[in-house]
Amino acid sequence: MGSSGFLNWWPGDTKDEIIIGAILTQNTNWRNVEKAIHNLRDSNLLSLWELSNAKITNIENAIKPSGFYRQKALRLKNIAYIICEKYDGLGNLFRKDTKELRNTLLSMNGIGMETADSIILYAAEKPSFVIDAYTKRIMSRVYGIDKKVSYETLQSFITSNIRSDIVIYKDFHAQFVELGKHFCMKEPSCSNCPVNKICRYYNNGSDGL
DNA sequence: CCCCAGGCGTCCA
DNA sequence: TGGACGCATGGG
Repeated sequence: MGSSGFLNWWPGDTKDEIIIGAILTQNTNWRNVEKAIHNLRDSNLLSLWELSNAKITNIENAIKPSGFYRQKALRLKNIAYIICEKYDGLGNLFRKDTKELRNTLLSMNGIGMETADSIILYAAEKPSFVIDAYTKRIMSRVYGIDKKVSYETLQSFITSNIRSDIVIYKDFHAQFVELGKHFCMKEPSCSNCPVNKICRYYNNGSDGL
């Protein structure tokens, strides 16, 4: 980050690494993902081509710290195999238009809407807005959006109110995540959450959330 | 000991 | 169409 805000905020030196990280971070703290990525690098497995040819047990051992390691190892290898063999690499896959690319990614086992949008936005670098747990939490706790709002509903609600721009999409999502980290999962009555303290201050003692 | 983390697929009503 | 559940390690 630095002076240019959260541009290039997603961690990862290559497109392969961004895709791998997107799978590994599913319901997982990024600290654990970093350990897994470090192990993959040490094992020379930090690329789609290497993953597509690797033994499952080698992938499993490397990504263990990221949790759900059996599922994720299978999914990583399968996704890598499809991209390398069926599409002959990311260049061909990412050449698809955004909608078709999204549908293609969604058809792969282990890639849901958030992971697909993350890959499209940060690896393919096309505008596809990412909704995650932080986005939902902030929109519900601060702006009163229904906590159980569907992915598509919240996504279209946000994108209909901001310009479809790759830089804005990247930065907007990054801002949600970085702010979201200052929320805790406990309900607004939790006194340790700094955002709750601020809300209580403004609401003169009552949560109002 | 507890709860939580940048989800996803499957099953079932 | 949507809720419940399993997946699993590491940090607070």
